[in-house]
Amino acid sequence: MMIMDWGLQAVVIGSSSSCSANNIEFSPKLDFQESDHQYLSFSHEMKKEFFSDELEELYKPFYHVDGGQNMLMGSSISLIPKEIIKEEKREEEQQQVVAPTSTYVPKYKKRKNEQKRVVLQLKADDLSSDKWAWRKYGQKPIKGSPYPRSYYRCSSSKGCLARKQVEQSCTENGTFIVTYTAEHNHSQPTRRNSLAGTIKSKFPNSKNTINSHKKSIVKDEKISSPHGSTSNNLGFSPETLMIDEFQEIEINQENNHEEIKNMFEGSDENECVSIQEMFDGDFFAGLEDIHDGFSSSSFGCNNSTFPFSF
DNA sequence: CGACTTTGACCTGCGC
DNA sequence: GCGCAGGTCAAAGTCG
Repeated sequence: MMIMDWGLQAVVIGSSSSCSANNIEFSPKLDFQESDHQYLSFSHEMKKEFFSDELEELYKPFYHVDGGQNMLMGSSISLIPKEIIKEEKREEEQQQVVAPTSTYVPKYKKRKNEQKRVVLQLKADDLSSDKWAWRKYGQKPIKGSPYPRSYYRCSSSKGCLARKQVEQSCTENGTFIVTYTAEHNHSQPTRRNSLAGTIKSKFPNSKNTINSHKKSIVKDEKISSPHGSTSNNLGFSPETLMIDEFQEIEINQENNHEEIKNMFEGSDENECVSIQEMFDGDFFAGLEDIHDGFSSSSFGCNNSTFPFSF
């Protein structure tokens, strides 16, 4: 069994750009849909302790009483800033509005914070590419963050709407926040991105460090691994996790099932975070080689070399 | 030559 | 209505 060693998760729907500044962390499923059979739910105890009623209301649409089939999917847990809560509530309200019958298609789509997205926080050592082919299409400095945010779109299929944003966490050195938006409308590519365009002579002073860095990363991206299992190979047993809005709990992969269970003792089986199926998608298919890919890469991530490509 | 990154300009949503 | 900030476009340049 492969053991993943990356940080935490949280499904974020309609998160704002302030995510990084507020330590929001991740949630690893691209194809999370309301039609999924298992949803988020929260225990009474944890609700009392960590969650406001407001948040509970917000997540109700995603709750599902499933008899206690729960899954812990990470090595640390995320938080949900209050701004996000507001955004989600707004989205919920908007979703209740009847869609216009007009056929007008705006050039720019709905603002991203109104879309479902998956936020993933990875340590530098854990950061690696997935198997999807991403093409960078923009980079913007983000207010409140010393690090820019890079924008990637799926380059495997022309019509694919999948997007990915990468930025370095300003609160935790060596931690990167990856946000996935929309879903892939195709199967995983068998080939990775090419190396073309990864090196530019525009930065004479940093060329060697940055570009060699990029090269090594992209090179590692090309390391292929078989399309393996797509779910739950993270080394954790099913579990229920709750977290304070502003509290982060680090759970190392060394934590065994019992330890984790003890942390959240008292949870109602019928109201647990049930995310096992949430992570059953293709998203994780590309993560199996994180360790292999990084153990062999020269990914000495630091602030001076960010942004980077992968 | 195709695929990619970079980067300034542009568009849109949102708060005041 | 205005200005800010985030997200996207597209031209230019790079690389295999």
